[in-house]
Amino acid sequence: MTVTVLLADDERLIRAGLAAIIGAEPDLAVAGEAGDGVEVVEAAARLRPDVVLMDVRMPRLDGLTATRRVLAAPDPPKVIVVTTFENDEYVYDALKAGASGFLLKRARPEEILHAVRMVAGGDTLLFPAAIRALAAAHGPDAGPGADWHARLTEREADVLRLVARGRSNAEIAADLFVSPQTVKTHVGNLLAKLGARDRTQAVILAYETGFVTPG
Amino acid sequence: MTVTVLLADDERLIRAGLAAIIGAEPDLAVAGEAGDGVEVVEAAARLRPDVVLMDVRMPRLDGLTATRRVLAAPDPPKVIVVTTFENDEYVYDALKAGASGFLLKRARPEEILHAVRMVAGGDTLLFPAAIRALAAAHGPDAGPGADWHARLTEREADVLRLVARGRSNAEIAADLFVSPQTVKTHVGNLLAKLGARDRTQAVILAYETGFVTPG
DNA sequence: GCGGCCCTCCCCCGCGCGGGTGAATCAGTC
DNA sequence: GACTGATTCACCCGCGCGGGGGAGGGCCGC
Repeated sequence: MTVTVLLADDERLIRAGLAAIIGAEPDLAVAGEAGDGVEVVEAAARLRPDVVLMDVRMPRLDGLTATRRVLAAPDPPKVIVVTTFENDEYVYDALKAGASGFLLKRARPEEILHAVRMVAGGDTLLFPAAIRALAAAHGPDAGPGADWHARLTEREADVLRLVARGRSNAEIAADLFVSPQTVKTHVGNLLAKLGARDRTQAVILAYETGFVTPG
Repeated sequence: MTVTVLLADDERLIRAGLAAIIGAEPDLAVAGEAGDGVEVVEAAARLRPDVVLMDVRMPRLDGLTATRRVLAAPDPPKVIVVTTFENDEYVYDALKAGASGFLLKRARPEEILHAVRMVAGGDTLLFPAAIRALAAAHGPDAGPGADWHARLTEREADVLRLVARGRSNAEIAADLFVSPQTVKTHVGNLLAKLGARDRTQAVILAYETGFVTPG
């Protein structure tokens, strides 16, 4: 069975790039394209694709609202939210809107294809593994597919909160009344779950997903 | 001349702590206290203090709006915005509102006293040195006192933007077509200007001040 | 012209961090 | 009772990062 994909992005170049990547695969096909949120809701109802690749930033109707509307229809497609990561809405909100997965615009083509196939197959996934882990740790109301294997534990979330306050491992150890070694273990584990290379990237993810907020 | 200070914070304990610190100084005096934004605007007009220590988070009227209203009066006091740093509004916005300086609630008493005296003396300052540096680098419209000695240079701002995207020094060097050594120099300089201990804290400052934004 | 600032790049050094592996304790589950 | 997962702590190692000091070229203003 061919998996049909609807592309929603206000930039034609992005759509063209995604279309080229997806069109080249024998088991995938581009069902259509949409340039704004209103179009994508209409196109999803008309074309009934298996998967929607949804940009967060779009004219007329943002990707989050569009996701909610698309998923409100009977027998809705899976929605993968595409984010530029440094310039987009909180991913956590998109998760609550019911998105099945995430992609970064700078993701490698194989990652994009993998994401589409996984989501079409019924799995809920994310790129990077980071995001649902954070969203799930953020609250138990993380919506469908909240049982993700890489979810942060309570302690890891504690540590991440302190990391996101600029604390060193030694300081965190003092704060939590545990050994520095324990903190190192937690940090190492949460970095692995988040797919982050170092604590700096973990902090960025924490802000980008709304795990911690500036305001 | 005694410098009179108006304290604005919705938590009595915070006000009491500040009052104790300030009241103990012979050259400073507490002019009054306010528990919300409306009160502080009224109290500033009535008591005509030299300096207002303004919490960002307050009922009825937030600290930013209150700052604007206080400064709109004739011959206004200096306003120092007090922030908890991990739970407050963008400092950059407060700068635009005309604040003369910043304090962290967890600042040491000497820092608080120093800030009050400096601001009362006409200087514009911040704690940590970080914040105006960032705000000034953010745009040339940084309001009064924008000529701060620790302002980030253009190149340092470039580097910080990439640091705040999770890039390593080597990656930043590749992005900017310079040697890794040069990046190290810039990173070291901007850390010093920001008063940050490491790149993680620099990223946090970048988010907290609105130098980079998640949304 | 000369001082000052910015950008560029070099050296050395120490340490905190991240990766790998292993393990003990305790909770809840099957 | 066995099993899984969370939390705690230990050792090792390598490397990236941050701190120090120094240096040259370019641009601008006094």
